[in-house]
Amino acid sequence: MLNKFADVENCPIRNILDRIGDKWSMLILLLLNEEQVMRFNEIHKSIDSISQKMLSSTLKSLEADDLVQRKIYPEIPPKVEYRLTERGKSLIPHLQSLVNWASVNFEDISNSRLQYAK
Amino acid sequence: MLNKFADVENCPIRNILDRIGDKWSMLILLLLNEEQVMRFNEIHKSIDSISQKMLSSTLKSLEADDLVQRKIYPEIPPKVEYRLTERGKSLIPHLQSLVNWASVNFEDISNSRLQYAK
DNA sequence: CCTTTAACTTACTAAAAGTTAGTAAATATA
DNA sequence: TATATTTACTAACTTTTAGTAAGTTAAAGG
Repeated sequence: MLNKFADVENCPIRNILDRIGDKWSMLILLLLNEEQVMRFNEIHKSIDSISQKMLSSTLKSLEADDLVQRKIYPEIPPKVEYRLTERGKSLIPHLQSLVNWASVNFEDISNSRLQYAK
Repeated sequence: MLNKFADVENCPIRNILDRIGDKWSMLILLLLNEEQVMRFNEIHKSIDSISQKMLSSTLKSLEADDLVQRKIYPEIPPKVEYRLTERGKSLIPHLQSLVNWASVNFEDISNSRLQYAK
């Protein structure tokens, strides 16, 4: 009955969650929401634990989903600006609702984990 | 500035998202929300693409976070019931808000991906 | 005493994700 | 002349995650 939810190809939830739920996408979306416009290296400095490769490939997949817009200036050295699209902005409140839940419950969940480990 | 968000240990969002965002947790939480109480094999039948191993380990981690409660009946053959805890229930609306966004935007995002691939 | 059943667990394999280091390209500056 | 700048891409490698298949447990029924 819920089998279709487990089918990555055709399930909206799985499909979107595979994107949002990866290691960096949500972080980048929230960061772009705060900063409005950022260049590659600015993002890299803000999230210094991300590698160039992962930042580059995450931005690319966010661009493919039209959640992030990429604006290239034909200069050398390269200049590329990233910002949220309207679709990207429409996702933000849902992410923030999750973030909020996470913040509120973080300590209790940490305690539960410690308790469980015993 | 947002570096702390990238630190898995201490960041509430990363910490929770690492759990929710895995391959099966969200699906199981939503399923349990619909069905209220389920046994191991019932969940397994509902999500037939999950392996026993993944179901078992996902349920265990949801239990560790006290999102799911596990009730063991000391019988042979074994009987174990799973249901959402209050904390688990409190997460559901946030997940559903994401699910809803995903459903609404699924087709457009699929189209964007196709467009981008060209 | 052998099979059945539910809920796992373990050992192994495969696939996905992430890391690190190196490369490119035009110009401005030391 | 050499070097830094900026945004990537690529290749080689390591780590993490997921999946498969077989084994475990323990009581009851035939």
